[in-house]
Amino acid sequence: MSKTRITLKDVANKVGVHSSTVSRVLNPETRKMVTEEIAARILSAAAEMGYRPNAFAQSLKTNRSFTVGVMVPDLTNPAFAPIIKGIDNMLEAHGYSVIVANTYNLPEKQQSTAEKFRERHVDGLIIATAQRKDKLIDDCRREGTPFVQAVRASNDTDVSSVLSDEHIGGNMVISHLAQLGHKRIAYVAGPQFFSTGYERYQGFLQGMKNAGLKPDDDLVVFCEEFSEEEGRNATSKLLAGRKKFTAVYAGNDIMALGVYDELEADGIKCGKDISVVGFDDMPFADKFNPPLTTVHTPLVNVGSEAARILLEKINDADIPARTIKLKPDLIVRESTGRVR
Amino acid sequence: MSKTRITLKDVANKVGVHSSTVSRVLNPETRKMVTEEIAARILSAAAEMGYRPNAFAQSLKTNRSFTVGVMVPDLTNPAFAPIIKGIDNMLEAHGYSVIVANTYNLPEKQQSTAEKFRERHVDGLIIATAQRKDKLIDDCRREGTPFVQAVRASNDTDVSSVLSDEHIGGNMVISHLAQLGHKRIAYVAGPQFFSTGYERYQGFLQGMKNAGLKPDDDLVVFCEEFSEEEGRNATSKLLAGRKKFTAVYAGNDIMALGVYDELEADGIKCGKDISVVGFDDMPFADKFNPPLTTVHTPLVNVGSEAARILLEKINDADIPARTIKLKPDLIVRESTGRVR
DNA sequence: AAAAACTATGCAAACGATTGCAGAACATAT
DNA sequence: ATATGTTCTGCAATCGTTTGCATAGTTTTT
Repeated sequence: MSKTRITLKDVANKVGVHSSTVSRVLNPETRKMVTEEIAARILSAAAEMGYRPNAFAQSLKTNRSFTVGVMVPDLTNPAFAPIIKGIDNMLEAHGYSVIVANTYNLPEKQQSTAEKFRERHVDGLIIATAQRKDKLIDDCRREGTPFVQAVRASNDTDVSSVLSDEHIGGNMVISHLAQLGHKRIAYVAGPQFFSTGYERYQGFLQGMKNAGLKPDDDLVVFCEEFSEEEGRNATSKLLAGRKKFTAVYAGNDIMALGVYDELEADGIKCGKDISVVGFDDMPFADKFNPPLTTVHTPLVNVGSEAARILLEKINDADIPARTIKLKPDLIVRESTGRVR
Repeated sequence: MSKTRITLKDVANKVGVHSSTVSRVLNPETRKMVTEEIAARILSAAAEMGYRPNAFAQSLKTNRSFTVGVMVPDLTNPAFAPIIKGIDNMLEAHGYSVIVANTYNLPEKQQSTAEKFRERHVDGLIIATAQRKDKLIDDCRREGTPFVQAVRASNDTDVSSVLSDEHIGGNMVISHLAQLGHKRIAYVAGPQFFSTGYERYQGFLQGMKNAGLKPDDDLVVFCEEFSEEEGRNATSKLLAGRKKFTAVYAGNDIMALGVYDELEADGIKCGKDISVVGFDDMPFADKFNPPLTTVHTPLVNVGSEAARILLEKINDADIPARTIKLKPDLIVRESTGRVR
């Protein structure tokens, strides 16, 4: 059925002009080069015949694919879906398609998908998987590939990224807890090789300072990954220690869920006996038991801003790197309460 | 820095052969055509120079893009992330890239992304947005585009799809509820223009029959979309009616969440006073308050099976359509209990 | 009215691969 | 030794665009 696709030449023949003329008409940039009347005839013929440009031929010639690659650790992690949505919305509006790949936090997977993206000649990359020191970032810089980091950033200075302001977040959390009378606040830290893990921890430290509280090293435990399980382990360590605490602040919502579990298993009521706060405000955080007090990161905006910056970079390679920190909000729900 | 890309000709020159020879060596299918020794030299030269095929040139010539388009209603809906993950894993292993697009359940958006996919010459489509009567499906069939439907299916018979067996699911739910002594079971139905909405409703009806119960039309309310809000509205209608019920079965987990809200707002304890069950077992359904009894659909498998079938179809256009129904499981949690 | 300056269109060469065909080189059969 | 058959490799066309250049046609200038 779907006979051969219509090409430039086909519509050229029909109208009785050369294919290059058709090409010029169809490209807004060069439309004005050709007579109004011919242009009109070409346009209507193209529409009538249902002409669709062949993206390969175009890309081959122009060396632009109007495609960007997005790397996330795991599509299934609810925090990343909104980011991709933001990216997709923005890019789509500009005629780009996005190719998503999961790296599962595996460096070799990251490497191989970078390779795949290169083969497909993506015009740029959005990277949500960067570690604080990351080979991929080095490579991209060396090769001059346009890219921007989202949510997580490497330590490099002159690269673009859009992040949540983790320090502000930390401050808000601690001041909220302090206001409720909490002094002995435990911190369940995410992996320190991710900027999110590191910066949030720094934010916690600074928040404590600002609140006039002294962080207690015995009440800080570092996790190897942002997972429920690590959240549980950390909590059981905390519980096993002899230091008392009235609140625990987790590196992200998923870990907070692990905290819930372990506390619950110990017969401790979250939000009553011990306050718990997370970070991210992932979808459905308001449905947990109890609804989780957390720092809302505007994830969709992180995605769309990252996309916007990438577009700028793609269209003008000389544009200077830029890093945007989006203001987070504290969302108070029932997992935090006055200290008893 | 990233000087000009290495082409076939470059490595041909280096080795002192013609580019076509290099092409043959690099393609496993034609490798045997050329002398071992030359092949070896070409291979090592290619590796050394870091040759990467230009996907556009390849696609232009072969008319295969090794790309597939995936349509979902909303990436942000937690039920779809696992599906995409399954698709991606399977396809990636076969050298394909996936382009994802959200249609937000808007027919015109669906249409335009189909257009976009056509332009990009995707080799096939996975459609998770189909309505029971769907123009897109008609179009694809007419054009002979390889595609498979995932989760939702149109009414058409000879098209491939991979679904959850909604009837079995319904049976399990009702028999579980019946066993707990529930007789007056309300049903909050999803949109009937989606197969999921329709089939699940049929499954409910059949489940009731099998359990020897009589469904009460006054206890069935149809929703316009699978949303929390619709779940709330439906519940308030149910509550307003004079018919009593001891359990409510919702068309999916998200709607069940709406049921929770409204019941709660009425001072009714879910799982105690009234049992509620959902469908899908979306991520974190076990974290809700109370943890939700629901039908677990193997979403990742839905994705990977859909991808597998699509690959078959792409590689052999004559392969007959196939529809797979995956067995769901009932996951009993705390939102259901013995009738009081 | 001829020269100069534009305009609008066509021509043809790319882009980087794949692939049918042809011919060279060599092996085998007669 | 000739005819025949096999391998192997190169040639060149092709996929569908884009785009610099040439040219025919038109307008402006003098």
